[in-house]
Amino acid sequence: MADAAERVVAVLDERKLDVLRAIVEDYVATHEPVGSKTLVDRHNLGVSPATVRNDMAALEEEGYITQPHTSAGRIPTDAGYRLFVDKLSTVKSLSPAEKKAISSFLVGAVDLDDVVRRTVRLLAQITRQVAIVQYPTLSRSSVRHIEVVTMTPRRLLLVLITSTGRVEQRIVEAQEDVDEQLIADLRTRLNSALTGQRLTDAATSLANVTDTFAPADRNLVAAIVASLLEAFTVEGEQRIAVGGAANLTRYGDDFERNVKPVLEALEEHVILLKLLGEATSPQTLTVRIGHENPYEGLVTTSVVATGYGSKSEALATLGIVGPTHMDYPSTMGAVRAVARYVSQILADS
Amino acid sequence: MADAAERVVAVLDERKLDVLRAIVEDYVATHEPVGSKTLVDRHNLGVSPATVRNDMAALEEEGYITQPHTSAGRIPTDAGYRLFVDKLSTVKSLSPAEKKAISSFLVGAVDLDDVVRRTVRLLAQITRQVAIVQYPTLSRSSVRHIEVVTMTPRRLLLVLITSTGRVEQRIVEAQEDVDEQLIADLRTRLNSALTGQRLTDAATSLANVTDTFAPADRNLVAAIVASLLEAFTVEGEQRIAVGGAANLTRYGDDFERNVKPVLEALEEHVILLKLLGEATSPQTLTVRIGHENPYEGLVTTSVVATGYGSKSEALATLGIVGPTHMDYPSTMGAVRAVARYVSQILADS
DNA sequence: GACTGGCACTCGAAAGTCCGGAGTGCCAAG
DNA sequence: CTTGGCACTCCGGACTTTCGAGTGCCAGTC
Repeated sequence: MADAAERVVAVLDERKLDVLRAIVEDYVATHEPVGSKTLVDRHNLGVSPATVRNDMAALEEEGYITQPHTSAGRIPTDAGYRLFVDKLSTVKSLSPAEKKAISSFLVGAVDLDDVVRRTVRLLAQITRQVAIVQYPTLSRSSVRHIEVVTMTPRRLLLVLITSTGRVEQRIVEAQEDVDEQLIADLRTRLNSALTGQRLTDAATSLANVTDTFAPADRNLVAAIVASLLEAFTVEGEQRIAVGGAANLTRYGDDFERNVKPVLEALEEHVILLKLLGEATSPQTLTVRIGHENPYEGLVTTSVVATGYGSKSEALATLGIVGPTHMDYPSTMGAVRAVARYVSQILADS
Repeated sequence: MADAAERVVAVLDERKLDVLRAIVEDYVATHEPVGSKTLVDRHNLGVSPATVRNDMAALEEEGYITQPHTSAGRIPTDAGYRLFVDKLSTVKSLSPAEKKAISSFLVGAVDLDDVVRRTVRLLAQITRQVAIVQYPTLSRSSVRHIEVVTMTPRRLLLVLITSTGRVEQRIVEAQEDVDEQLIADLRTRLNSALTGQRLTDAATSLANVTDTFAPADRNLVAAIVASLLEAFTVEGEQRIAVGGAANLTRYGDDFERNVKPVLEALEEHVILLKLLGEATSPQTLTVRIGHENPYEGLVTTSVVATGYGSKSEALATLGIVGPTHMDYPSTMGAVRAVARYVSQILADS
């Protein structure tokens, strides 16, 4: 990585990088191929168009920009954006107005779900992109409370409340009518055995609980335990909230290529989880540009993501999806700011 | 209503209605204006194009069809679709394959949320439209259990479990550290006072509970009660699940007019609730065509909705949103079938 | 050697033109 | 009332033309 960067600097001098930066900024602003003339007009590069043309030729040679067709301006390639994000830009901090919007947006959230929903909305609004927020993962949280409720004589509802305020529910069907006394007993034992444990550890503790019951009741208890186990495992359910899909309409007109795949991906939460990737610390932003995405449909799309949660370890990931020709500095700033703010909110819990 | 229908029959004879039906069916299939010649070719109307032309002129006069421009075929107006839906079509029942898909789709749902999510997916899949499912409303369900959990010494989590299996959560901040004993006490009293009551009635019962506590504790109890009350009220949160947005890509190419407003509406759950309208019985389908929608952006869009829940009273509403030129008989059949099936699933609870 | 002005060339986008055909309305005859 | 005939309309597609932004290259200058 540092190696490649060195090579870049070796091959492309400072001014060529300036030119690339200018091209990216211009193209992001106008969405139109940018030519040498307009470039020197808009940015004061202090050289003539001819010189810029030479630089452009070099940049194209290196694969950072390309021409849609002969006799048209240049547009950045994915590699060009990559270089821009890595070396040529600094994350832009938010305007006071945006900061204010963030801090006022989340007040009055009634529960964790509400926090997540509001966050999605907020993120979509200030980035003007499609926002994705993963619900805090279970694995790192601990058991706060377990409730067992009889819905009908044969149907039980398990409710698991975690330290992060997340609530998981499971329905369990019994083979025969269940005894209320047994349920009360089970509720007590489960809570005393598991409360305060991390979900990962709780799984092992669960096994012991079963053994303390009379053989006659084992069947039912086993079913309940199995269901709880499922609720404990992270795989079971990685929930995700999505918002701002209407921003897709600003993608441009190549509907079939740009919009459809994104909409399809948004329905597939498994894909979204892959897109967001591993939760990083809120300090580190992950940017995936075009073909770097682990999903073929999104070659015209970039993802900006980061983790949120406590300082030391990330609880989950949030981010945005947008066209590769997005305004990276601003978007990255917004994503980072929102992640930090949500982390703070959750830390207060 | 019956009056208007009478008038229609009076003014337009049987064959003209046949022509209208043919036009609608053709236009839905091809999405292209349909002319007299193609009409007699495709449907065997037994008359000449010239005759059909006369009928078309009459239909246009009455406002059921229109010409995009002179020397083009006709397309149905909203009124035309209305007449078609009301008088000229019968709801189509599903193919065996689709029926099978429905019944297999919902097996293995782990909780109410899961049922709703799966339903949305299913509905979107078989109608190939955007599906909307409202979570069962609280008002008609009753209190199954109330749990009070201390998250931190000053932060409480209330969990309300209803008879429909829905779980509501609320976070309450206390002014000072709360006493565990008080919480336990409160938990017991709340449950004994409210369990089994309908949410609407429970609200009144709540008031009495407060009075049974020592004045010193009233502050906290009042805060909790207020939060519960909020959870009881229907207004508080009408949740909605949406799916199949990718189907919007089949809307045609007039992006700005057809797709954007729909995407925007999908983000606004308040609007969606209005679109779905009052929950009807699963027997009754509500169809809103174009301008009949209570939302200006959706003039090119129709909504097909119905209630689901027990036979006697609907719990909530589900439906689809699609272009006005949709296949109404099939769509209506699908919506009805899914609503019935979900009702059945929930009735087993 | 790097930069610049000049110049011929390319090629897409927009505008203009043309034409065929689907569709219409109207009318007179069956 | 229905129908065949007929003149008319007008959209859509194909084709052509024009315009201009942009390029690459080269020779000259600092």
